[in-house]
Amino acid sequence: MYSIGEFAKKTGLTVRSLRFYDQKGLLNPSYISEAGHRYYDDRCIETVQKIVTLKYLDYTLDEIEELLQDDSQTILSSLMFQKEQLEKKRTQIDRIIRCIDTATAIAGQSKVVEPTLFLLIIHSLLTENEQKEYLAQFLPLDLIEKMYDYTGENIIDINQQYMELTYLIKQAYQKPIADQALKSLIEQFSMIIPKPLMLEIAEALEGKVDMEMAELLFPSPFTKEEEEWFLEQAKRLGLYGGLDDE
Amino acid sequence: MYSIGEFAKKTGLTVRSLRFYDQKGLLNPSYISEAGHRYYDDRCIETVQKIVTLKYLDYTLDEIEELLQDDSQTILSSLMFQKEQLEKKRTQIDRIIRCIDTATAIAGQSKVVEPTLFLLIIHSLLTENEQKEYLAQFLPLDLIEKMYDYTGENIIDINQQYMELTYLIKQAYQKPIADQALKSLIEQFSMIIPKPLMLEIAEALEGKVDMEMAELLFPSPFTKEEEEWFLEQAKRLGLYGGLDDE
DNA sequence: GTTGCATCTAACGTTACGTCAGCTTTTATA
DNA sequence: TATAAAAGCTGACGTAACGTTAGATGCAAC
Repeated sequence: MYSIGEFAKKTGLTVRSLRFYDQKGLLNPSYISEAGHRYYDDRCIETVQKIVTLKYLDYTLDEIEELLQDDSQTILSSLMFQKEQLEKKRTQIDRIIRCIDTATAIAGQSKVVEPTLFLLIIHSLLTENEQKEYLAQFLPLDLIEKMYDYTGENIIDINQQYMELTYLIKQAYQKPIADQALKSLIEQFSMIIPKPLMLEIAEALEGKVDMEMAELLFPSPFTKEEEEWFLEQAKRLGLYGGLDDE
Repeated sequence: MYSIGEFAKKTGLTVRSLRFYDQKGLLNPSYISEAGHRYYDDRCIETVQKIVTLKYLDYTLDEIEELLQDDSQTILSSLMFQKEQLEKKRTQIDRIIRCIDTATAIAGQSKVVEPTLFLLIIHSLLTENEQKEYLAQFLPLDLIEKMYDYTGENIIDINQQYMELTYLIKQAYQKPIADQALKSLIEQFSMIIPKPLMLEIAEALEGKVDMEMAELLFPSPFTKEEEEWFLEQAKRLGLYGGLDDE
């Protein structure tokens, strides 16, 4: 018979955990003294080992409680399910890591890294799937593939240019610059995505889009005022570039 | 200006979350009416996007709160750190998944799958690293490698035999069987790890080991009584097999 | 007998909200 | 314009698995 402290040492659990498991009915001590002290024997160790193992496999205590009573068949099928859950988690983590890699690559190539802009880019990297799904309502699938193949291959360059030009244009909004320089910026901005591809997209998009959703999935780096100003300047300088999406 | 409900729809967050962020000081509405109603404007959307993005990258709200005020340099280095954390998580998940695969392979080959035994095996699969570290205190490294190379290559067979024999021996403890059969079981049990390797280990282990720790890392599938009985029977039948570890 | 350590229960804190309950304000309709 | 419905508000509890006090008691040693 071990007191709770001894048993904790023996099993590697904390006293608090043991009390918690007792309260939950997951592992009851084999004897409780009149004063309410808990005493455990060797048979409890087996249960502890099961609990620890299942915890390691990422089961919750509730799930463990059920599994402790079940037969091997249940455990086996439960393991398969658990594996699926873990694989989903891993896939998710992989996506985030890849995104971080791309983002740091973009940042590494850029002269200016403005946090807000940078996060916006990360956001668009992360929501690629949702973007595609949304666009699938309006655009033919092969065009979507074409778009994302292009942006995917040139993702670092595109985003580096996008970040830098956006930054400079925002600066120009604050402190006006020479027309010639502004014109160049706007031209470069509208050329990030090559014209032919851009035209094809614009043509396909002639129907209406759900602006609510679009604003969520493709947030603009500009404020309303900046955007208005931008269009105005583009018109004034004899330019017109589509700039609503991507 | 949007009411909290409108803003929630626009951003995809819940009303509750917005109130929570307000309370936390993460995102305050741009205007609060006398009645206490919250109103948001377009500039808030930018902050929401940052929050959502960082949440997606697995930051806590506290961390996000700090990052919202920091510059790009902080965000970049924080991203590297975040990546490391995620990689650790992924490594952990990978280990568990591999373990589940091995475990199901073992179970698939076995006639009997007793849950307790099965979990014990999973436990030993999961704690391989700790086991090695512990053994390194007593055994030369090359011997440890030799051991785990052997058990690693034959892991499915070994564990399947281990599980089956342990099960049968436990049965024999409950309902005595013929001496001949028992002798065979014990012999097979002691031969799961080949004799020469076993002898080498036993020789190297002649010094003392920390039993407390050993019991935690290499829990026996047998109760004390069963173990005593087992040794007794082995002696009686003219056998002696080391069986303390693995 | 008392000191000191172990143990007990009860309770709050943690994360990021979901979900009431009960009340007030705003909005839409008759 | 009166009223009802919808939306908003605060405050509180619940979640998972304990960590961490606080204050009271038990037990063993000197």
